[in-house]
Amino acid sequence: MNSYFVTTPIYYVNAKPHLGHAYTTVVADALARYHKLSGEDTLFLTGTDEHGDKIVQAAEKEGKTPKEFVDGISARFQSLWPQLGIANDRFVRTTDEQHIKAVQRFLQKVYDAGDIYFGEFGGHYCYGCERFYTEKELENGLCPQHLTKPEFISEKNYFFKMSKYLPWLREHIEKNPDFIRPERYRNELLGMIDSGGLEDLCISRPKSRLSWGIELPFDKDYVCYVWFDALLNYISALGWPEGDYARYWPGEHLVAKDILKPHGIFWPTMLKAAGMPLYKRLNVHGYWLVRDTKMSKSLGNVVDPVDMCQRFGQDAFRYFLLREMHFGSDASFSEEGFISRTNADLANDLGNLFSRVLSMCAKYCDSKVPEAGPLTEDDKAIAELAANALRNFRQLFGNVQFSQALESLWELVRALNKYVDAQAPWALHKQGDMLRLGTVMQVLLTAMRKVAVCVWPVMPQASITLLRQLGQDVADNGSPVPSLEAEIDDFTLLAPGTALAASSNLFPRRDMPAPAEAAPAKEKKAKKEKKAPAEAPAPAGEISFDHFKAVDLRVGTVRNAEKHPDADRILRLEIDFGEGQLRQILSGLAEYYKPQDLIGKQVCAVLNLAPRKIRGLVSCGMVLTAEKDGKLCLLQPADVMPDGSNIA
RNA sequence: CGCGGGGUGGAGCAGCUCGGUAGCUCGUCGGGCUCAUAACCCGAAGGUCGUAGGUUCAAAUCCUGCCCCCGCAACCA
Repeated sequence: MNSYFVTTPIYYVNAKPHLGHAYTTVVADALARYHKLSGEDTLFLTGTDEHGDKIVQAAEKEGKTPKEFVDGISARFQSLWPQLGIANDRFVRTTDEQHIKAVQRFLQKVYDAGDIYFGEFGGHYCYGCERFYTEKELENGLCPQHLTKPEFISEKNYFFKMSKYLPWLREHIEKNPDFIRPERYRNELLGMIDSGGLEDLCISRPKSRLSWGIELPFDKDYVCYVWFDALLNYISALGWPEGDYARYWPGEHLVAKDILKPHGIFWPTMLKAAGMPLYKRLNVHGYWLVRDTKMSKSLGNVVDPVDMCQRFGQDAFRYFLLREMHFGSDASFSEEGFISRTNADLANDLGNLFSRVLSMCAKYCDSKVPEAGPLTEDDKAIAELAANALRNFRQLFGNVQFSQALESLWELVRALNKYVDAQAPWALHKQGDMLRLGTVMQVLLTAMRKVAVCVWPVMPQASITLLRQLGQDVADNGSPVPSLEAEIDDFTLLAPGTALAASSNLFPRRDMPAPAEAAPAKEKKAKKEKKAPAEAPAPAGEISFDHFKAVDLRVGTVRNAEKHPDADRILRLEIDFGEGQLRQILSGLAEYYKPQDLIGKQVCAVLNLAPRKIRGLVSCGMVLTAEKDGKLCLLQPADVMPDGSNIA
């Protein structure tokens, strides 16, 4: 029996799942179910990533130990997935004893092979930037951002000799077109490798700076940093090097495009260094956009998948995700789009098909599968069309082209609706042609069973309900009894006499939400939208009047304005504060104001901020702005004031 | 010249690898049916396939230039 192993990334446990998490996990679930339906020995893994600084801080806030904290959140994560119909076979946590042992074992293996070395890390630390600079990056020995002298800190760390394997990786990607898909991400990876920007990977942090992590097996003073911990979940969960490892590895991964690099470059080179077989395939998908904006926690435009499932049903939600997004590309999510799509496909096409056919069977055939006569050309055409649709469905679905796969399947659904009209069973009934009527119903019921089976990976609950309405058996494990393979070429009619449901109303139509009048203007590039728009943020901690006085706020007039030559979002302003010379201030206004519109305008600014270099130009001060939905708005005095006027 | 993706009827997309009368879903308009979830079925209108050139008997499809959009990276004192 073939085995099939599919994973999602492990999710960082600092929030509940959003649409992006839900999509990846639903796709993985659908793939797993598809392979189960194809009779393969399938394992579907997801889990949580529980190490790192942020966890420690979040735990402290709640007065918990890190372990207590992650236990709580991981449990919450695990309890959420079933609400989306997700049936993962295994759940891995990076704090599992088995995982920790596997990571240490893997590290030791690569270390023994000579691909991990101890080296100097950084050196020049700028507290303002909270990062290290190399000699090359410094300008005249100063931090290029703050123009201050960084402190020399000698921090040594462990590095993985990743660069050693890049030429090999390039060749591997090139020779195996299927290794990374869709193709655009393969190109992206090749570009990354060719750009030469990839160096060896720093894989440790001293315990003095980060304690919540996995201790390096060859140095007690260090813990493992990020990727050698997180990526290893894919094999630690299999019990590597024992357990189910041999049974399921290599598997395939599913990720969103933001973690393409770690999965496309770090992970294969790590496996190579450990002398292990690479994963079979990396499937990379795009982002869900909400009103043309990237969705993220910090934007506050998060779609809550659990809420969607509760309101519209997990099946419709899953169908929409898989049908609407072309795997690999970005797609946009809106409630209007959701309702429009699910009304058309699920209510009108599929739901109504079951409704009308079962209703006719109730009226004409006493809700039992009727006897059929010989098949006509029309009937055979349906059988053939069904075989083709299912073949295409199988091919496309396995190829991760879910949208197209469902489209193929729906060709059959639509053809069945047409067939009903063409055959007009109600007319046959009037004429009393019961044999032909029975044949027509049989053709319909048989084809409908095929659809119900195919739909199982996408809509598991609906699939089972539909099959039961057709009087079909369902296995104890919840999967349809007929396998996908069996359904394709076989057009054996249902057993006459089988009891059918009298009616079906699985996918009711939904009303469109009232046109969102208050639809906020496009929130393009709204990078810093406040999280709770309704309530203004609480005032920050009090400061004394003296503190306030220390800030030199003035009114000035913009004399010159132009785009920063090397930075897309920055304008370079020359402002007159009555100082006898113009002051250069850089500001991130380029997306909101045209340079020529600013010339002559008065603005408010802080003058005594430490100068700072931004992409080569020095900014001496900061222009004051107000922010709404990530958009900046300049503050101006109500009346024209003399340049240099004090603000208090 | 940082990397990548894209510009096809009102909307969203497919087609481009391997040139040969432009296709799908939604929407609009007209008609049909009455089994059904105001659904289903039929028909129609609507596109210089971003733009300018080139190759060709023939270009949405191949080549070149240009314009525009979107991600990533950088950047918002």
